[in-house]
Amino acid sequence: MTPDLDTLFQALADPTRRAILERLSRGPASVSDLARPFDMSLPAVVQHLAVLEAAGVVASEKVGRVRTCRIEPGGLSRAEQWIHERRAAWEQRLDRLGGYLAAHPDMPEEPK
Amino acid sequence: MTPDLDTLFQALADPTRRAILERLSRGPASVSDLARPFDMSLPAVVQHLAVLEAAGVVASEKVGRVRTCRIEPGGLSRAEQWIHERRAAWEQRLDRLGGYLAAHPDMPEEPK
DNA sequence: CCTTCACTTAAGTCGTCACTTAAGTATCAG
DNA sequence: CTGATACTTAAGTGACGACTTAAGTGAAGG
Repeated sequence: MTPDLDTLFQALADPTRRAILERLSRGPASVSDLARPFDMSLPAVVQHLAVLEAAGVVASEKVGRVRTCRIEPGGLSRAEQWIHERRAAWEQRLDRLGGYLAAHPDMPEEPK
Repeated sequence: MTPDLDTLFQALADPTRRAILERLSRGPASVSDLARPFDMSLPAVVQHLAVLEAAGVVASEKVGRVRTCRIEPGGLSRAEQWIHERRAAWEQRLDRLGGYLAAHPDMPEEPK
């Protein structure tokens, strides 16, 4: 059940959620620990955590009455990979174009 | 006026917009060219393009009555960089933890 | 037991997002 | 000039997202 890119990018498109990820990348934390820095209610933070879990970037486990959250390693790799592929594709294309223009110095624009 | 990560990730969190980027990574195209493959009205596609422009990942220029859109190189780099930094941070942390556990084989959990 | 603590569930509000249709405004072709 | 083309502007709708408050559940501590 690897989540789709929609869910993944959507999860990253919020500053609170990115801040949570940054906090978690320095080690696991409880829900209240994660909520403390933010100026919002605890349920709100829990909802953000749910989004991050649905996106497959964090995992959590409840022991006693405290839920501990940690990074899900590799959860971001699909996003990273998509971006990398796109960038590779058009950089390669620009390189080809650059070479073409270098070889035919007085062409007006974009070859067919 | 580099756009923030919110805008950038938000722009990527939609399949139509990612499809437009994939199309554009194979070369520039007019608005109608971009709209053709999609089962939605032209104004809708134009709105998606506006989001992509605001996010700094595409640029467009109008000549006569046709607007030609192209990739804005480097527009994705901020997103790519953020993901990369986070991944680096927690992988490094996991490595340290792994080393620690290897050196002290019978520790219960997570060092303080 | 009886609180307190750490969440969890539920419900509701308000704004934003992804569309739509309808009616413009410039080109450009004949 | 006339009409078709290629958008552009405007306005509206329905769903979803980011919160809120209020009330519940279940483990721990005294």
